[in-house]
Amino acid sequence: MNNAAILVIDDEVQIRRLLEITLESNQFNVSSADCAKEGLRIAASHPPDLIILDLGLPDEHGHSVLKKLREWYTNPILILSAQSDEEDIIKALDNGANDYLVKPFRTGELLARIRSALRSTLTEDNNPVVDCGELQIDLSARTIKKNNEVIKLTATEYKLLSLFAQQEGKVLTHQYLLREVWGPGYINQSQYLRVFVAQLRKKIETDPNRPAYIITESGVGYRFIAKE
Amino acid sequence: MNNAAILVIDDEVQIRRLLEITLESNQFNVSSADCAKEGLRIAASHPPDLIILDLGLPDEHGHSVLKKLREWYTNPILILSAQSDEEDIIKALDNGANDYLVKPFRTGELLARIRSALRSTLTEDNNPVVDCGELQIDLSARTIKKNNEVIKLTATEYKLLSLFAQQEGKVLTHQYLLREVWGPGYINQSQYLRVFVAQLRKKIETDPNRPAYIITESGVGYRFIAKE
DNA sequence: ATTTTCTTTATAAAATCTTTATACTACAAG
DNA sequence: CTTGTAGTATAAAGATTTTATAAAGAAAAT
Repeated sequence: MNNAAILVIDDEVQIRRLLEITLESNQFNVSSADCAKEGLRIAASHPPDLIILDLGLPDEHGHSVLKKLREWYTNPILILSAQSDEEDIIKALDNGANDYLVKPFRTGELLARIRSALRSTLTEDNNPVVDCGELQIDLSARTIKKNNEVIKLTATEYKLLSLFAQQEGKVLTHQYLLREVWGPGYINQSQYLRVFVAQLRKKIETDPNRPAYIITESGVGYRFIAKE
Repeated sequence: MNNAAILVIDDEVQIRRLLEITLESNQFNVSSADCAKEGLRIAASHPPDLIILDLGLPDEHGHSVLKKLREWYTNPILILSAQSDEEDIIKALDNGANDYLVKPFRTGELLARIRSALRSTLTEDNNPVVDCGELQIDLSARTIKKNNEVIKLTATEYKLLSLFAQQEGKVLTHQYLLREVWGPGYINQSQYLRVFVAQLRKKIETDPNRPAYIITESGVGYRFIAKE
């Protein structure tokens, strides 16, 4: 969820420092600018997930910077300002700011407001997918696809295959596989393994007679190979 | 952009009056509630575009109301509170509030913050509708349609289906579903799940004997598939 | 008071796992 | 070259577990 990129545009070096330290210690990726020109440049070249903008910049008025940003920038913009006039606040919010904090601000509240603003944009969908060419194993969705078609596996078959996939290339011994899938009391039931490996091959191999994914290591175990 | 529906949940009659007058004179469509129970009821029966929630309600704590709302309500929630403690503010924002204003507030600022909050939802047509061909699940309106006909679901059936729809494609385990729908004390009552899945299938599947939406993953759970 | 919804029970059906039987492969010894 | 042996592959029958569904009783809502 984190590691979001935040751009701080503020001319006061103390505030920049404070924000850099606070944000970085909260796993944000911080860049900063001390004037409007530099801020707009950085925003354009590396669009951040959120911008913290001070209204009192030396080279250009904050409201103007905000308008320029909003011509193309759609992620949240949080205003930080010494001004607490209602007029300023209304103007900033109506110009496209998502939030407005008056200096001096409380860092805890700032962080919470940042999280709140980021929540809407950062929809987390990072699936740990093991990709072996035509075979795709999505561990979070618990699904196997071959050539984009979902293959139905039983609970045991899935356990076995996900073990193989997570240790691609390694030889996994009979003992190890039996212990992991069936439990410590089953390490002598090699026949289980043979039955289930055969079933898996029937489902995932293109030619089950000449297995390409699950390779037999006679006398030792099996090895899973991810083709490219 | 306007005529947006706003629900005010506040026990102080003066504040409610003030808000009603202010908001209505700004072309908002206002409804109001003086306690948590009433507020939750109105929100569920006529989901507004934005909710203004007072944290200091007589019958239930505001943080709890906020959490309950966020279980299904996705539009902006703006907190109004006499509390200005940083702790309260952080808690509310992290529980899903979009903004937090301390009483007494300035009406101009409030209106600007409302406009800002509504901007994101109203512009990008943010109706969270899960569309699966003939089946349409509108999470904000809490309605299910099949071939444009509304299907009546009980509260439990709806909870279950919305969980499925929100995580389309993923295998959801028995444990997870039981915990989310019935609560942590029910994770062994797999039979509940079977009964309700059968009921859901009877209502949404074209051929309940050959389910196309809710797929059984024997020994693990169920999976919802959105056909196109 | 009546209807709706939820919980519980019972039983049939389906899916999965375990076991058995038999055939296959590779390799070494006679 | 044949034969034996250890390890492996696979199909299929039987046992077990899991699931589907109806329906009755309890609880809640209207």
